[in-house]
Amino acid sequence: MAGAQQTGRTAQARRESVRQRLVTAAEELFYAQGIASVGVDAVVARAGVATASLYKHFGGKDGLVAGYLEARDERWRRHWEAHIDQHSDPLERALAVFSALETWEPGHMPNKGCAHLAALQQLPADHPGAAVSRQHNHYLLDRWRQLLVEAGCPQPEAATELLLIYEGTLGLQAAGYGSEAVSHGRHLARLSLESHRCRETSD
Amino acid sequence: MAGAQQTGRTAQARRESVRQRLVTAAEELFYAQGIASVGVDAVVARAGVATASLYKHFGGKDGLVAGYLEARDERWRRHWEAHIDQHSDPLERALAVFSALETWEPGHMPNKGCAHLAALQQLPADHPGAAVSRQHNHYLLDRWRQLLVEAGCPQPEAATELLLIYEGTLGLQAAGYGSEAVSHGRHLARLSLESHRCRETSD
DNA sequence: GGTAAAGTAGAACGATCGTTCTACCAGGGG
DNA sequence: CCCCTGGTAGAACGATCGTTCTACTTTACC
Repeated sequence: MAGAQQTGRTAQARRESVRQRLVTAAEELFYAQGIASVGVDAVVARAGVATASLYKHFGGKDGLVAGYLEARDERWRRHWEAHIDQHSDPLERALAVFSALETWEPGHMPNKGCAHLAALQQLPADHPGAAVSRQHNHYLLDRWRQLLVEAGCPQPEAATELLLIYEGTLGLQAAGYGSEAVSHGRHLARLSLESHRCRETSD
Repeated sequence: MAGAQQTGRTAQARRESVRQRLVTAAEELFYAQGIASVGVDAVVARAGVATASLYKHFGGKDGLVAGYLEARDERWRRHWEAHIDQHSDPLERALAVFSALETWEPGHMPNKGCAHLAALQQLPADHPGAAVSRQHNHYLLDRWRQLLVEAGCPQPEAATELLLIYEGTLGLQAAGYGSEAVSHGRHLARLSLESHRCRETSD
C-alpha cells in the first residue's frame, strides 16, 4: 500500500520527489509559522513521506532548515534573474527587483517578509541555515553592485541602499502594507540612483 | 532564605520588581533567540523569580510575549520622542528617528532587526502579541504622518516611505551591515522628503 | 496577633519535541 | 534469483515543553 502512488517512476525520480516534497513542505510551514514553531512531524505529514526519509536526506531538522533556505535562495535568484533579463536598459535592470517582487508568490501564501532575515533572527549564529541566509544577503549586494557597474554608476557601493530599500519593501509587506510597498520601493530606488548620478530615469 | 534579597522594599515595589525582571529577561531572550526557541524556564531562571510568578503576572507564555512586545514598543516610543524633542526644525524632527537608532541598545545586545516584524513572522495572527506588533507599526506610521503635517508637507501619506526606510535600516542591521545602515537610511529619507516637496533639506 | 496577599522552591503533569529503531515492501542489477 | 538500495509505517526513546500544584516564607493591614 505504501508508496503505491509512486509506482511507475524510476527509483531516482522517486528519490528526487521525496526530497523535493520535503523541501516544499518545509518551506510552506517554516515560512508561515516560524522555524522553531514547526515540528518535524508536521513537515513529514505535509510532505507525505516517512520520518526516516527526512533523516536520510537531511540528517536532521537543522539540515532540513538549511535545505529550505537554500531552495528559497535559489528560487529567488532564478526569479529575479528572469526579470532582469526582461530589460536591456541597465538602469531598468537594476530596478527589475521590484517587478520581480510583484510576481513573487502570488498571494496564496501570506506574506511574512524576508525569509532569510527571519531565519537570522530565529537561528543561532552557528546554525547551518544561518550561513545560508548570510550568503543570500551577500549575493544580493554583490549582484546589485554588478548591475550598477554595468549601468556605469560611479558609486556602485550605493548597492547597499538598494538592499536597504528591498528589505524595507519586504518589511512593509510583512507589516500589512503590501499593496503600497512595491511602488514606494521603486520610487525610492529611482531617487537613490539619481542621487548617485547613475543616470536620469523616467518616473 | 527565599526572597531575602528583597527584604526592605515595600510589597508593591517588590511586586513591580518581579514583573519588571520578567519582562527584561523575556526581552533579552526572546529578541536574541526567537520567541518559540526560548522556554519559560529559561526566562524564569534569568529573571531570578519563581515559575508561579510568571503565571500570576501574565497568565502564561502568550501573555508574557505580549508583555515583552508592549514593553519594547513603549520603550522605543519614549526613546524616539526624546530624539524628536531635541530638534525644533520640523523636518529634522521627522528625521530624528535615525539619531534615535544610533543610540538605541548600544551594542551589548546583538542587533537582530525589528522585534515587532520578527514577532509577526513567528506568531500566529490571533496571538495577543501579534496585535501589539501590528499596533506598533500603525503607531509609527501615524506619528510620521503627524510630523509631516507639522512640517507642512503637502503629501503626509509619504510617511509610508519613511516607515519603509526605517524597517529597511533595521533589516540591514540584522543582516550584518549595521555600520552603514543608519547613514544610508537618513540619506534616503532626505531624498524622499525632498521628492515630496516637504522642504529643502541640507545634506 | 491573625489573616490575606504575594513571593519562594521544587516536584509533577501530560503533551510534544527531535531522533532512532524495528519491521516490511518495491525495484533494479549482478 | 537474490540482494541491495531506498522507500514505507509506526512504535519507542529521552528530553524538553507549558502548565499546575503543594508547601513554605515574608510583608502589609486590620
